[in-house]
Amino acid sequence: MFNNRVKIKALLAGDTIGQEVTVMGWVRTFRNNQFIALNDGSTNNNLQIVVELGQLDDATLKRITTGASLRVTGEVVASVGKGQTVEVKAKQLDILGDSDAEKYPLQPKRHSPEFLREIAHLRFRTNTFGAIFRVRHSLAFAVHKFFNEQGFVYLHTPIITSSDAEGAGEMFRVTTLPATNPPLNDDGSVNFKEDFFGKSTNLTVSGQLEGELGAMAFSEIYTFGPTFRAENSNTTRHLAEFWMIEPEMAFYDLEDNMDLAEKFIKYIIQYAMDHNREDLEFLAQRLVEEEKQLPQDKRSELGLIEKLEFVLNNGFERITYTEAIDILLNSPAYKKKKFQYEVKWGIDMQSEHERYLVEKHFKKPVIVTNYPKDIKSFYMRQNDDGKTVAAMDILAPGIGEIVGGSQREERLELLEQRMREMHVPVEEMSWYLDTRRFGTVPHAGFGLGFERIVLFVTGMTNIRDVIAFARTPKNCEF
RNA sequence: UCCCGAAUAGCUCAGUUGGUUAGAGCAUCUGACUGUUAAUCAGAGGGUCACAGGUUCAAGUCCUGUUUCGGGAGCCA
Repeated sequence: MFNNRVKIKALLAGDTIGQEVTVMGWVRTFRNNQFIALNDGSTNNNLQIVVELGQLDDATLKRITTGASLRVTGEVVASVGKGQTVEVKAKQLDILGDSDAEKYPLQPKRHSPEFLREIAHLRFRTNTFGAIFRVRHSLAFAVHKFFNEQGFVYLHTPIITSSDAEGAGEMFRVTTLPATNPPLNDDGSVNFKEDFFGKSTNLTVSGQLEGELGAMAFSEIYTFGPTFRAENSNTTRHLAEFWMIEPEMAFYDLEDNMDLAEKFIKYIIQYAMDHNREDLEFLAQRLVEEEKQLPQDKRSELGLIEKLEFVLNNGFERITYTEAIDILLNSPAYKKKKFQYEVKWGIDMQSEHERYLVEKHFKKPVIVTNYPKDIKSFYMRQNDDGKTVAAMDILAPGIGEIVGGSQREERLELLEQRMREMHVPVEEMSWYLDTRRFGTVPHAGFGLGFERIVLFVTGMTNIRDVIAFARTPKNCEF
């Protein structure tokens, strides 16, 4: 019988003095052969277990090591020492699992994120990662809560797909054909007719196209699932496997799309602020400590909590691509030739340009709209100017692009024409085009990289630290 | 994939112009102490200096290649 235990978070939050409780968790430190800091993952706050001198034999005391798991029953009492208000006087203490102190890699001290990445299977047991993953959970939960409250249908779009029409990046092939000597066609190419699905298949790079099909029936849907990109990206903000949220809404134009995205982002941040205050404060403190090593001008201007409050209390800046280029062209940075890449209408803005807009010029999230059609995907709605499409990107300080979306091209002829221009196979996409053939409507949607919003909310700087087990080029441990 | 940097004890790091037996703090182990807060005090153990070549009387240190990691860029969410 284990579920009669009380979670440490609940114990510390409630008025439990005088009660006899059973707690279970893992030892963080054992001081003085008397004081156990016990953590069960419900909160970063450890529960102090007090063992009377002489209460346990030496052999048992030696087994209470960092990382060992315990079941403790005892009375909750007001703490005599400073540093905690209550503690549990152990009456019965069982070691559920030993932890060899010579081999257990976590010590009661600060570890580098690089080292912890190598032991990702144990890093949940640290304060930093405990906080990160509780915040991540809350954000994920808030995603569903938000869309549910808005009347959206959660649509599970397929993980395995056969279309690579979106062109969102390199794909991982899915196959059951043998790696050596696969069946070949006469011309020497692989014969995918022999493959499991009878055709070449891949892991999804986006659920958008299928999402649009759902929106054409339910009005508003969203997807929230794993997404795969086989790009050889080695950065702090890319993963080969990441989680993406993709709402798709019928009867929405670009303006409605932006309003929803902004409202959505604020909602999930607010949810984390309301439900993970302690964890966010811990992460804020962690950020301050980390930035102490940086020169003054490289440090964040706002603390983590202040940054999140600022985002909640201020509207995102909304500018067109054309205005963005003008701002860049008139910027001191441009005049002093600080930009490495050329700035002119028609360019795909580089990181340095986006960072300037977001971090130097506006100092807040910025939504850039109406990009040149030549740098955007075929499905984006063409504007009347003949040059731009109804796209929107939301750029966040420190992260860059956090949302990419658009109003979709609902006019069949214009869509087909654009597909031909961009060499998207019209025939294969017939199922997609049916939405435009049968009751087409203005609609819009966006994709939000979940790990990127987790980065933003936790103040972490490497995306590998906000997903449990990161998949990146040359790395698929655990 | 490109540019820059790094790799020395379990962790974080020092190691001088190439020169005896490669050091420190923390962790671990042993002992002491016992209301501690990353407990403290004393002692001990712990190293293929990433890997493979090369230069040299002599390489942790210099050179070449490889691998991995970190930061930046590209691709993007």
